[in-house]
Amino acid sequence: MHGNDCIFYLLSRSARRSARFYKKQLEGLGLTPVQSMVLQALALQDGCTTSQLSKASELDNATLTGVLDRLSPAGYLERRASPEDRRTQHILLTEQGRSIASLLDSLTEDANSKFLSGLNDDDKDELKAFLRRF
Amino acid sequence: MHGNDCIFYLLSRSARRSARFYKKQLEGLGLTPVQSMVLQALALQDGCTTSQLSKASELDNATLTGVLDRLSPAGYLERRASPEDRRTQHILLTEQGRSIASLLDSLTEDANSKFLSGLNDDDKDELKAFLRRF
DNA sequence: CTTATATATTTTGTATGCCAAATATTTGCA
DNA sequence: TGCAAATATTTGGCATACAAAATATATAAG
Repeated sequence: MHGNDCIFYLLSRSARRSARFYKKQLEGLGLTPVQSMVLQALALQDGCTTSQLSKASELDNATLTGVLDRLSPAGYLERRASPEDRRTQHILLTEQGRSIASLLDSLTEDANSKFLSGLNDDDKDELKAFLRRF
Repeated sequence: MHGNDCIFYLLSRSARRSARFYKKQLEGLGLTPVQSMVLQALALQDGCTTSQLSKASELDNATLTGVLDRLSPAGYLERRASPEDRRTQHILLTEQGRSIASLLDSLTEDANSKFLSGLNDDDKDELKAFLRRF
């Protein structure tokens, strides 16, 4: 079985390539692809708990802790203890966080178009449909 | 733009999911998905240089160094200085390395079938064709 | 020949990614 | 009530991933 026929290799390679591409688009913002995704996911459910954000972004809880550890001192979000459940942290975007999330949204839209410019709309939909399944 | 429409998110998520799946299949062998891929790539060009292996596996040179650093003491391969060019290291599979690579080959074939069992052959080909492009 | 440049690899530093263990707190059940 | 089991989060350890710097060697230009 050659690498080019192996789905694990192909997915890992494409993910790395796409992350490199996206990273370039983010240049100057001081944000990584993952940080960008997390901020955008958070913007859709501002104030949610770490676990909820972990599910939404499908990032391991431990991984997310590290991401938040870096976004917080950067001034994009705050952790706030929950009044009802003292195990839980609520994550809230700051003003700056909301602002950058909105910027990231259009930047990401753009980056998507560029990255997939070789595909027509049907193919784009088909590829995405595949990826949602796995 | 929702995460489920973002190609960067979708690719990264699918790659993580597939790596988790493949990792489970490798359980007991003491090898990671990347290590398995590198060993299989190496089996196709035993004795090649680090750079060549880096290109073949599309892994960063620095990343590959670390992978080889772990595979070597495990007894799967050897680094040998090149007689012509003293900058270069040739990577050679040991007997054990060839043996495990062959085992990995069939295991990976199996794992591919399982992971993609929800797709018919045409869809499999189409998905792989997409991924080869990006 | 010698020096500037190019090439091959490793090292360093930062950021995921994930598992397992540790902590803290809540919930369910006897 | 009291305590075992469940839940939320963090921490520690190891393995990618990659950019930039460091190191070593080879090659080319003068």
